[in-house]
Amino acid sequence: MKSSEIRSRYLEFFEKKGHVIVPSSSLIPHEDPTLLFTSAGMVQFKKYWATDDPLPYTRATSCQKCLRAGGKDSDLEKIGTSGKHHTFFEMLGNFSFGDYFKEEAINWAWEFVTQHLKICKDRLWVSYFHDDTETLKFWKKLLPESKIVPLGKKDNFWGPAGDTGPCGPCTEIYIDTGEDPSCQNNNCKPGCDCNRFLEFWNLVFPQYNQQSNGELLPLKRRGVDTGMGLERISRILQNKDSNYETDLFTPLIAEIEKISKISCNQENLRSFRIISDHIRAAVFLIGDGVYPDNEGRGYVLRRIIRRAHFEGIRIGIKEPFLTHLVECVKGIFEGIYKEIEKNTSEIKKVICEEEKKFNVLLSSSRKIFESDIKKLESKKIPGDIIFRWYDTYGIPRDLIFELAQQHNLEPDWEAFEHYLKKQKEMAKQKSIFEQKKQVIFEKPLINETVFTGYQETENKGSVLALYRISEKDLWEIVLDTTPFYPEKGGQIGDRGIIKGKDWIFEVLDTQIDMRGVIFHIGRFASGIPDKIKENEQVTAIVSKTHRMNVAANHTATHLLHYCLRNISNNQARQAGSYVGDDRLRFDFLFSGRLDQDMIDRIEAEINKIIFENHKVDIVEMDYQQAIKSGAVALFTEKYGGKVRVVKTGNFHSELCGGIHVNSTSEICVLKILTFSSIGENLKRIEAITREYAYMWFKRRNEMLLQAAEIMKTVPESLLTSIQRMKKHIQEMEKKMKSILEKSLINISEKLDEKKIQINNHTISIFTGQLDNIDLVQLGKIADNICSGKNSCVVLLAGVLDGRAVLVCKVTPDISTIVNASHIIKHIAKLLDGSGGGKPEFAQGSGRDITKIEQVISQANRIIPEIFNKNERK
RNA sequence: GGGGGUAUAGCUCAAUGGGAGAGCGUCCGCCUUGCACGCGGAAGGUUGUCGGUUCGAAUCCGAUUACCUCCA
Repeated sequence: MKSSEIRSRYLEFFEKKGHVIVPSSSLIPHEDPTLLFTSAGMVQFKKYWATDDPLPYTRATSCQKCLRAGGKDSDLEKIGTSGKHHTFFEMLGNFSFGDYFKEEAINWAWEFVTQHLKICKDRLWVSYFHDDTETLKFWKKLLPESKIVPLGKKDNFWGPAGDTGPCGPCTEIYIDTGEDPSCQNNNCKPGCDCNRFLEFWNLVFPQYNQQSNGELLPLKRRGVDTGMGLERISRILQNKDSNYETDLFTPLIAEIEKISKISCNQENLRSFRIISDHIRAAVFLIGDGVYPDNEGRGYVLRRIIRRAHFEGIRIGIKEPFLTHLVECVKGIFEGIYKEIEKNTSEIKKVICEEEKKFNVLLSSSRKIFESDIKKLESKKIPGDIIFRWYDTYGIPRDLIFELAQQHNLEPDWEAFEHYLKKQKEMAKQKSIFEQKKQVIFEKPLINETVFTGYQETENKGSVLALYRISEKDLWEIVLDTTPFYPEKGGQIGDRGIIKGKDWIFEVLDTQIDMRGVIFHIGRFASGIPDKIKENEQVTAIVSKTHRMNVAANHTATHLLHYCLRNISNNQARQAGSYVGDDRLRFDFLFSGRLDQDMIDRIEAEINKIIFENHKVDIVEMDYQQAIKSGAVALFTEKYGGKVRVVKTGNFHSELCGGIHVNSTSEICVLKILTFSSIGENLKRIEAITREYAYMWFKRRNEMLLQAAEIMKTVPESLLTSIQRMKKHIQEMEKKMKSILEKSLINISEKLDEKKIQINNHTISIFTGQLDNIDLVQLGKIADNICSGKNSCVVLLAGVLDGRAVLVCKVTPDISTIVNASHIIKHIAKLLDGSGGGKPEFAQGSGRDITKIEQVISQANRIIPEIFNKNERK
């Protein structure tokens, strides 16, 4: 049976049992910041078990895109060696929220597997949580007790996801794939470590709500959460030995064989598996709006692409090739996931760029490796060096392994692992230590703060918690309701004040945490923190000017995005943005070149829209409706609830949770300050608006006026004046040069020349005092005196800005005998100062200018003395 | 969020605490029928930003911003 048929049969089966077919949610769990990726089918339904709110349905079924890579449930390392793990996979599931429970779930699962998929009952086994006699009872009606295996908490009890929350027993269905020859266990059954029994369907029964003290209370809406990996069930029905031999992978394997021109065999199996697994993950991640980055989700994507690319190199592919597999992935999922079909060209581009970037890293890695191994004293590469390569430069382990082999060197992996472990521990410890917040008081069970800031900038609320960040001398206040917008979506947090009975708190920043609690960070402007009381009624007032500036920059960011897309023929794509009160920054993907002309056009267009004074309206609607109406969305999906759509005039709308102006004219004016390239195909624009733009123009104008005044002209003719002056300076410099040359002859004539004897060498010594000449010039004069001469020492001193300055030059032929640095050190000491330099050239300075004359006139006596002193040592 | 690293001319990078450089590119000139090459010359720098140590900082220290990378 084809995988696509399994997928649709499953959904149809549960639809007939009264379930609503819910489309897969995005791989990015937008509503759950505790999760890096959607790692199971239940992620989008999680909230339904915990809430009292009415639900849109109580039975659901889905085929969910999942990713397990990075974070706590990462399968990344297992890929390749195991034939049953994947980073990206599809999970078929049926769910009950306070509706049916164990009996129906078990019976339906059995019905589907045995009657619809027609898997022979004799090959099936199940396991259950040993305390869960209820489950045992239902299974006993379906298959002999000898094939129902009790297992412990580790295998058959699920959750909670964190320390608290929904959890419950589960039961799993296995298939007997035939005896594993390596298995030594006479009593082999599910739970055995060997490969005989393959678990393919997990039925979880969330029925408890775990409290922080470990107590299990009954869950409000107990229910059912099942998950069956599409890849595994396909493998079973297609009668294959691994998931990679199913129709979900074979087209990919074939395509890789075509590109690499080698066939997949036992030896290179791992590489083929990694590539075919990772390309699927990469395609779906980018399809859901993730871009390669050096942190978070983007970092996981980067690692996936790079690992796959490296395996490609391993099997002899030299050019970026992953990008050519995108079409193949698209073909496998034809008609099922629209986001890949819609974004195919973008996905190809991103993958190709990342491959190229990685190639650059690989070649620089080779250079670092080559230069570092030159310093090695033995065949063994110490662990700290390997760790530095890996940690600092990002040289992949596999590459180190191969390069070492090529150079017949032996890396000390054991020591390397030690360093890696140390880093992991450090990261963990520090992030726990991070909570340096001191709790002054805190009401138990703080929930999501009510945010009123879309409607008003001032409201009353009560104080729920107070924290102190002693390190920075800052405080944090939590209210039950607040108009302060917390930093998110690139927009910085609001500023303002909170007024209590006897105190005023200045809010410098506003942040939000995973729970949705909003923190007002700042310091007390008046009154002492002791006066603040739990539940005290306060007034929270957002700074209107700050808010206005931020709002202007945020709306301006949307306009910039809109204009960029217009001018680039829809090619530019937002990659990141920062919206502050003083400036805005916009990063976007664009492969062409940015030139001044284009920037001018964008700037002009935005200002035109500002001056035309279009209304900015904010409407709430559901996601599908918003997309249909043509709104720009940066993330592909958000299940349920309403989204906020910001409409500018009748030409642009965009999903956004941020704060905006009421009409474009409130932006006043926008000035683009910089545009630059910050990576391959990644560009950045920085701009300012409102008073900051005004101040900028004002300062520019002042500078222009000042410059004109200095040039004794008016701004209009400044350019010609400068050009004339530049020409004039060039001519002057030429003249200066010839005059300087002549005067140098005069200077050297004015200098004292004396002959001294050191170590049987006759040395000419030139001394002189030249005031008000800086060190650079003194050096040049000394150069000129020495040029063409041998056995020559020049010592120049002078007064500059009330200090004595010294320069000493020694010709190379005698610099081993007479060291300029030593001379300066000695002389500078006499002038109550210090100095030094190289044997041929040194400089210094001193405080005592009265002794300059004496030191200079006696140099012919002092210098041989220094030398003799050194000689005696 | 934490660790390591990097930031110098338009680009790629040098410079034991002591006078800011090379290669490529740009501009001008020469050579050549023309192009590529070649030869000669020139322009181009607040050494990311701010502070500290020092007689003296691109270099050392601290802070900050950006990027690279590893861990979470």
